[in-house]
Amino acid sequence: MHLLNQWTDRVAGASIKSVVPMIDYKIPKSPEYYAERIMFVETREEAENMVDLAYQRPLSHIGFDTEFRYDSPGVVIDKRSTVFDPRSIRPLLLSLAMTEPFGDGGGRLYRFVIDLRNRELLPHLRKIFQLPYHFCAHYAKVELFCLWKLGLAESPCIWDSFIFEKALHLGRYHHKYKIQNRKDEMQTILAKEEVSEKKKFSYSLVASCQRYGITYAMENSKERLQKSFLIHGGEKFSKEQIEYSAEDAVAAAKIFPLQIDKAARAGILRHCEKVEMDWVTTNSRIEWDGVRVDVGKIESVTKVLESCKEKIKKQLYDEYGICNIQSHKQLAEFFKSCGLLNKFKIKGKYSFDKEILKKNVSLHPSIPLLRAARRASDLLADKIMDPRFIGVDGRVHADHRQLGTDTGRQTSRWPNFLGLDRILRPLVIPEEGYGIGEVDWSQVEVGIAAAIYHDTALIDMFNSGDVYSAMAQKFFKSDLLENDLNLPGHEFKKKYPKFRNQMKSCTLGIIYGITPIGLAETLRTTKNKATTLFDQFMEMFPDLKYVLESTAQTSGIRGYGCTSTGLRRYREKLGRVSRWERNWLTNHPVQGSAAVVFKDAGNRLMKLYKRYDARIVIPLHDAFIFEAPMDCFEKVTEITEHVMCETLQEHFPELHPQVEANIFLPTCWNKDGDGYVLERWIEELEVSLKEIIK
DNA sequence: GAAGAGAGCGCC
DNA sequence: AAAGGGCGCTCTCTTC
Repeated sequence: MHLLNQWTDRVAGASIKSVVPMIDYKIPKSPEYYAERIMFVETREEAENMVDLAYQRPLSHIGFDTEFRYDSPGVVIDKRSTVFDPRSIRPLLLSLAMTEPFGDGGGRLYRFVIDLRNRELLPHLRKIFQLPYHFCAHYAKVELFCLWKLGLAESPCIWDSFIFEKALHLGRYHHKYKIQNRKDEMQTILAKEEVSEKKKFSYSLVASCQRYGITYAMENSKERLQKSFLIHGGEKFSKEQIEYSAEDAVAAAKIFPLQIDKAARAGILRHCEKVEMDWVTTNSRIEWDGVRVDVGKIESVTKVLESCKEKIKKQLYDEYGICNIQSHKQLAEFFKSCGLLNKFKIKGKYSFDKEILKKNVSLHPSIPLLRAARRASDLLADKIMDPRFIGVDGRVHADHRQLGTDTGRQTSRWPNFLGLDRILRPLVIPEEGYGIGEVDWSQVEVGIAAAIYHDTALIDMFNSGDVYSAMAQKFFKSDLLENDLNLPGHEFKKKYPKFRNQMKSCTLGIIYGITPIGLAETLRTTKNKATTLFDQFMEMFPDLKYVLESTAQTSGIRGYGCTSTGLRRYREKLGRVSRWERNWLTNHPVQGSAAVVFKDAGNRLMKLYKRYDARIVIPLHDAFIFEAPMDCFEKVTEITEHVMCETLQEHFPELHPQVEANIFLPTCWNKDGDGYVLERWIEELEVSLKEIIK
């Protein structure tokens, strides 16, 4: 019936229009004419001409940039940063630099600046972004926001010169290099100079252009002009504003071929093309979609936590004279006056951290209060509790930073969803009619370490299911009952958690480069026992120890560690490899490759999710938290599981990956279907406070 | 007064 | 001599 209606509509529509559209024979556009000037596009006719030229000329790529303002005032983080709600973006101008290369190496640029306030031009822009060329921008995220705000689809082929510069310089200027001990004053001075040199290193468009020898004409007026758009009213754009807008697109267009060359030379071209540049869109989309938070719960929780915190602080002050629990100095003075200070001594320093407070909890009645107050203020200080971060669409749009780490992982901030306290996770909720689910890879870094370092024993154990159980079954053979030697992983995990945990610590120890002393600390055992355990453990993986050592050495000589796709993390300089460098030279290939496969999977999911109106909410290093309509929730879960497994297998065919889905409670983000951790924690706190405080 | 270091919490 | 990789964020305290 529905179909029939559509059909009759169409027939009716057709009869109104003229029978056959006239073919409009195009007159070739003069390339010289367009190459000479910046075309400011305000009318449909001008936009049509632009599209015609783009169709007629043999282009290679298109640089683009947008100018915009925000309609919401933004949240001031500190003196240097203010964060704006991406959904309140108001696109003003789009600039394009279409590049036509010549055979001899030169080329011609056609520059257009389009007034985005005229919505009649959008159908023409849609055609532009369907052109099969690379679209190059510097920090494409905001450009994508502008397109999405206008309801335009992005090009499937984005090149982000900012992200490329980040990828190219991973590991350079790492902060740990500047705190190395300098032997004399001269070295200290030199070090300081070095650091201030590095401060100047920037990924900005101007700085990047300089590195490639591209002249950027409007360097000195850039800041002023950028600002002029942020406070733009409705007035006509000035000639200078239009020129500036075009200049950024031109710079992006010019830097692209030079970056491609550089990428090839640095061995990361394929990595960039296959994974990193697609992730620009995926990552921006995650930020654009944002997450919904439970405002009511946040309000009530804040109230309760604040009142608890106040009560504790009052008690600590009234009874013990401690006025600031955050002050290391004051705590040291206080415990000194009680004669307990020596109980807090560790490695020659005094510490009042969580662990040592826990150890000393029974020594003094103030200690449980300190612990509770700390946790309460930490929870209260999380930016997820701040309603100012909620955008005009009612959702929170954190800053998801691509290549935020030197291994290639993501970071997030304002709020930091990737580091969100477990008990605060249920504050993340779905829209009406939607559900939240999570799928994570099981022990993915272990599998990747096994594959990268070609240790067949470790690969086999990974493939057997629960890798740590498999290890424990071999390692503790003589301590186990005959029947339990072949127990399935998940059953073994329940029956022998202690054995399994020891194996887990050892395994992560390999990946992170632990020492026997470190292992002894985590397992709370003696150095000798830890050493024996670790040595015997390594005997299970005869190839691994050697490969790790030789990897550290060769990478040290070469100057960088490398993921499976060739993405490099550089040392500051050649020479003796420090312990820390050795650790990350062997860890980066594992962590970095995991990040690569994760992005690859995310890129695929993003495309597949579209037809289900689903979205990735949080990319959590080895897990995707997604939001999907309830009527296709299972289907989306299935797709997520499938894609994650397949992608990992494509990168590492020798692995048989497993994923775990948490879809037990789709009404909020949670762990193991437990949505009330926060409430329970608060309840327990209140009960214990009643006992302590009169 | 701003900026950075350090301690300490949280996450994978 | 230190002693596990990668982070964000808040608070205190010191330094320039």
